[in-house]
Amino acid sequence: MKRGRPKKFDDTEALERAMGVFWRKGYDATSVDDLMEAMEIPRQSLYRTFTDKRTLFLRALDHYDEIALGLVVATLNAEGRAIDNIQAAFKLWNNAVSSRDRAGCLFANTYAQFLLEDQDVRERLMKSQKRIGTALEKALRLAQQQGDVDPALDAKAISRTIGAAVNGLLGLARAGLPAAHTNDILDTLFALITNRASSKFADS
Amino acid sequence: MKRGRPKKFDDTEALERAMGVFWRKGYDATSVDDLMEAMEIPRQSLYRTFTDKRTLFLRALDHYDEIALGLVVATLNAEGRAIDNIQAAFKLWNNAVSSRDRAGCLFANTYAQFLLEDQDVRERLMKSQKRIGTALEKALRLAQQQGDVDPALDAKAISRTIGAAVNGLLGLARAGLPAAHTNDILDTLFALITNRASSKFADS
DNA sequence: CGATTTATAGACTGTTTGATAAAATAATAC
DNA sequence: GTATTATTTTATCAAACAGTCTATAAATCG
Repeated sequence: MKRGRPKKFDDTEALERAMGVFWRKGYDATSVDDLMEAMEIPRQSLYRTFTDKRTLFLRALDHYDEIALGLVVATLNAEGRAIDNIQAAFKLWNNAVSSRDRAGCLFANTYAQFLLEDQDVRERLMKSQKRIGTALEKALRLAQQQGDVDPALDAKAISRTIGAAVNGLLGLARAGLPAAHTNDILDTLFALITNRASSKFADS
Repeated sequence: MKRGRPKKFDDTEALERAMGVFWRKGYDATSVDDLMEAMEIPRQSLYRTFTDKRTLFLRALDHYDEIALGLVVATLNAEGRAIDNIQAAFKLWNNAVSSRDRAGCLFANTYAQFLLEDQDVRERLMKSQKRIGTALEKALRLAQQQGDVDPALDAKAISRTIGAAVNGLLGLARAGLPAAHTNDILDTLFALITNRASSKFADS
């Protein structure tokens, strides 16, 4: 028994579009007008549904964590040999840095903004970084047990290093680092943990 | 035979202060009022001397390249064993990520901003990244000749990877990554090229 | 139908923004 | 001292900003 005039937009769809704008432009450079245009909803609907710009941004971060990071984590936790899953995750990263729009990663982009003084934002960034790091470390340990990775390697340190490197890579790609460089970097990182032939991450 | 009233501030000093504000807050979040206050010069003097906010930012980038990156490059090119110079550069990076204010790196911070659409900004970012990468690669090759680094390593790929990782590390540190993590990462990166004992980058 | 509830549309508010103009001030040259 | 030149000070501008208010439209319920 619903009442009143039904809204003619989908909340999730609108949130996803808002996320895209923040992703491409960053928080400060995104105006509420930009958001309205991209979300294709009127001003009042935006404020009624998402409270204000900052809250909408926080929800965009959460959604990104769910979708984008969720995909990486799921890939790392997939069935099968752990080393294959890790390689699949590298492939995801390669897609992210070589995609046409080069938007990088919403989280990586947010690290450099003044918004960082915002505790709620900060927490989300650290949480997601930890989430990736933990998943990678777990896969790495499994790969060691499965005999695909040298058990002498420090899984925690290596996963942290890869996390940082991918983070930096996303920023550099955004600024226009050539594909040859990004490939070099991903290959080198992957070689850090295994000796499989390189150039495994070229676009499929 | 100078004429007219002399200005009572030093251009370089003022530029350095402006650089500091951009560094900490980012371009968008920095207002002209912020700049005036930090530079301790009146509005008109700012516009007369530095044209406008964007031009001032470009000059700040150039100055940062000269000072901060110049120090890293000079460290890498110093006399003595190349491996020691590389280690010294790592120490510089460790200082950058563990300093109290955690401002990171002006360039690294700029990668994520919308300002990136600005071709002049983009060029400077790429130029400086290349500058560091080239210096590191050169030092690495020298260290190989001097027998301190495995000659089988791909100097170019490794230096690119370290460049990306340091870039990401600077962003993460800015968001509050604990010192234990940053140390882990720098140690792992350094171990990538040598087997010297780790924990070489703790604050002195 | 009429009352009620919710959504939309657009005008509007009070700040803050980057930037400019004009007046006032201070220092040198002659 | 006066003219000249440059700097500071103060006032001001139009545009953009996030966010609010009011009126209207569309749906459900009794």
